[in-house]
Amino acid sequence: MKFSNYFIPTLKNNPADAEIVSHQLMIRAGMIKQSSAGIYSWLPLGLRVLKKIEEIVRQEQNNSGAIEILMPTIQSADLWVKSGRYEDYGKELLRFKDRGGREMLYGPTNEELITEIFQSYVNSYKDLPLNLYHIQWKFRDELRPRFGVMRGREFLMKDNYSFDLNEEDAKISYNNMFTAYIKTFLKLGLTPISLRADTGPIGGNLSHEFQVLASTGESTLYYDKELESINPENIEPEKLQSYYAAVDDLHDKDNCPIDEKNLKISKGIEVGHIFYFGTKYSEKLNANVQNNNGEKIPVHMGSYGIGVSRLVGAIIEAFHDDKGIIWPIQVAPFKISLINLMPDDKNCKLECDKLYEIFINENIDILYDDRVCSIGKKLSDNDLIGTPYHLIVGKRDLINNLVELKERKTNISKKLTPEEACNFLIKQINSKK
RNA sequence: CGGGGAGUAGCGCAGCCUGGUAGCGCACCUGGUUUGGGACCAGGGGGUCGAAGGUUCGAAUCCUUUCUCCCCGACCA
Repeated sequence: MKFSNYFIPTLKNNPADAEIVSHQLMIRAGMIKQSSAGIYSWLPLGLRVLKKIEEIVRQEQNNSGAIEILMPTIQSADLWVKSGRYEDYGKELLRFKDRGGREMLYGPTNEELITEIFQSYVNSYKDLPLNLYHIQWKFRDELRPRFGVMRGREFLMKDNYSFDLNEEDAKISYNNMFTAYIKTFLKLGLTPISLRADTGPIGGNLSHEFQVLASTGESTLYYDKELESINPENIEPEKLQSYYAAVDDLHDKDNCPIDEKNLKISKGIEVGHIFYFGTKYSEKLNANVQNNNGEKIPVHMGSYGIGVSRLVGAIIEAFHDDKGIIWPIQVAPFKISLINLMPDDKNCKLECDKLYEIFINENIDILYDDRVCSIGKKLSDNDLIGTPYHLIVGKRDLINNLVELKERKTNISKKLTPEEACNFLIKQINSKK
């Protein structure tokens, strides 16, 4: 993509409305624009990142055996009356009427809808287990939205729902999803810490929340330092769940079960939550299946959420410096910024055009900064945007057939020939695909 | 919802106390000079001062009402 043909409205000043660093950077990098409190438009750069995160979440869901569907944002109140949550959910639930006077709502979650879908089609234990997910916008009319997309009223969430014949099977589904969550967050470049959690208004009796480490995180975590280096491929979920981890108000330092030397304290951001809640909804909404004795029994359900739009903010909270965002390569909107310091110079332009073609042919996302503007603005804009690699082409070095390759994360740059730089980048980037 | 703060040009702000018809920096447009870290010079465009009502000869400024946004707290992906 050529910068001059694209739309990345960067800002020099911090907007007065934004308090936390991810919110400030998202606005300054031209990723989002606030529409009203807790509601945002996603501009091209933000949308690219959102889609990348969504895709990683989707892949891991698919790998886990979950099946994608898409349910509507607008729901009829009827089902919520049946489940009892039309009363219970309170003012967070955005309610309105359609032209026929029917009570409608903007879904904050989808247990009722999915249960209805399930009961419409599934009648036999032979069709279990079943695990359906969707990635859809939700709305919760928060008392106080804040922190940009980290705590929006409208937000993109991946939620899925597992259906099993009994509690034992449901726990297998639960643990399967537990592992999928750890894998997902690791794949996003984050460090997940899982904590046993309260079940909250969704209800149920087994629940974990997933926090990712970020120095600017909202909650303080106390946990076994082993959790920072786990590999979900070779560890059982039960074993992983047995490691100590607690948020500050639940941590009792006198009765902590692990040694102080193994205890780590860090800040975290909650990005996922999973629940097993048994037959709470299936009973109320008649989601029954017949077992092998022909008896009708309510299915055991679990629900699992990942805040996809929140993750955009969480990743920035985890990876930034005073110059801007530092994207993990997996979610970077572009892998490379190709920066032409002097677009009016014939040789610079020729070299950049050539390099651009090479990366386009390699199918590598590249942002070609061909704008005619000052050098400082280009370099600082690209730092702000946070592409992992900056390939800087200027008149001075080009005389010696050299370009500068800078790694955003370390700020280390080297002078290489264009060929060397290309080879290095293609190798690096393809190895992380 | 309780407590605090803010709405003046695209962004960041000053002006308000003490009323006299709006200004600064950045951004933007034109021309020129520059060119390895947010350039320089000259010229230029852009605001019914959140909205409504009131006081006054006169309101960004004083009074009333209202809307919006932000921060702290209680709650959440």
